[in-house]
Amino acid sequence: MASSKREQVLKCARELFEREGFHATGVDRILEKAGVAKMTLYNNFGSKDQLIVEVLNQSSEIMIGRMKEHALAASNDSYEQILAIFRTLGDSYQDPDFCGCMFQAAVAEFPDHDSAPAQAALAHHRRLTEIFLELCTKAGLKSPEELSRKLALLSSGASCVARQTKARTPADDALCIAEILLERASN
Amino acid sequence: MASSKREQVLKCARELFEREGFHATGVDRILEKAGVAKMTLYNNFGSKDQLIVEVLNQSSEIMIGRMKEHALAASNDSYEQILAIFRTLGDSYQDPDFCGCMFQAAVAEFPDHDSAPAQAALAHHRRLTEIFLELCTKAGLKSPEELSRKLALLSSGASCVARQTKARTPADDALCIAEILLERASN
DNA sequence: AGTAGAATAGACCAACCTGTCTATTTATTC
DNA sequence: GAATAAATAGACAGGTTGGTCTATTCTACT
Repeated sequence: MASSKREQVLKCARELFEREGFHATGVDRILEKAGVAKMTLYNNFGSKDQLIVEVLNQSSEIMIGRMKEHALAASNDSYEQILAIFRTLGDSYQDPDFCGCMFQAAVAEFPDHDSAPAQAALAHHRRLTEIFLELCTKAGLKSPEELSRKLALLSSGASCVARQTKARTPADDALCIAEILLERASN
Repeated sequence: MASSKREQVLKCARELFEREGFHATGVDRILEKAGVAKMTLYNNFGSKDQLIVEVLNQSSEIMIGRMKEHALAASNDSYEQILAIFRTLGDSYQDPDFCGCMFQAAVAEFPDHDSAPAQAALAHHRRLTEIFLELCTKAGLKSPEELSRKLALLSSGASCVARQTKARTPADDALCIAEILLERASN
């Protein structure tokens, strides 16, 4: 059960960071929520900053995993899989643990581009773009690099605006634009 | 010269908040940069939180003003004015005082939707959308509400991604998508 | 059953934070 | 030149933060 405490801290930290921000969430609140002693955190993660980085990496893994999962579950066709990803965006915004903009939050709170959290956020965005690139290529769409960049922009933008407006519309709008882009790239 | 000190504090605070974040910027650093006594700040703004709100409102005013200015300078045609706004996005990202995502940063650092900074950010996004709505309507484009929402999503998304990737591409991609959307809405 | 490693509670520290207070100096205005 | 207001420096308070340390208890394994 050595790693169970670790996972517990990671999970609670993620929820708190997401809901209240990184700087605003004190170490003590994480401990309290996780029901764990202070030294458990510091023995496992070394510092709050490293904990933040691990939370970001884990969140990225979870999100990317879910995206792939949903895509595969929706269809065998790459073209349709791309659209499926955008369709699930709106649902995920209403998910209680909606962490869509956690990476935007990270760059906002750690504006130094070379800081570990900013780098983790950048890495996530690269992964996101890569997924789209893979699907675009498989689907035989035109200018897949440019197109995947645009799709990543749409999904990032949608989750940002969603966080601002607390609405579902940005997801629908993004889907609509994605459909147009795909259609144009398909012949 | 009563208000000159005020403006000075406002300007320095804006630069620091933008570069280092809201929570990470202590009041003392603002004072030091502005060359101003502590009481000057507290007499003028009451609290750091209120200062933050004023900075956000001022930033919004500046940005919206610049957008309108650029649009008017570029053309008389509303259709072209919309595109002009997107063309200046890329330039503004390279501006040393690029504060594009300051509102995204605000919602990230003050996640409570009812908090004053989050409300200020929401208000900015509404203003942004409204500008597009006005131009879309004037240009006689189809479904102006939906279209303006999408344009606002594109411009917000672009500045978010730009902050993450430190690249110019998101602006170019956003412009490209905007061109497509406008074309489709114009007949 | 005994030993080693993990986890615990909680005191503790130094640094930093926002915000207050005061006594003094600087400008402005009449 | 006197009076009013604004700005100043700087000490101060009270609270919070991230992080360390210690002495104790729990848990697992052989």
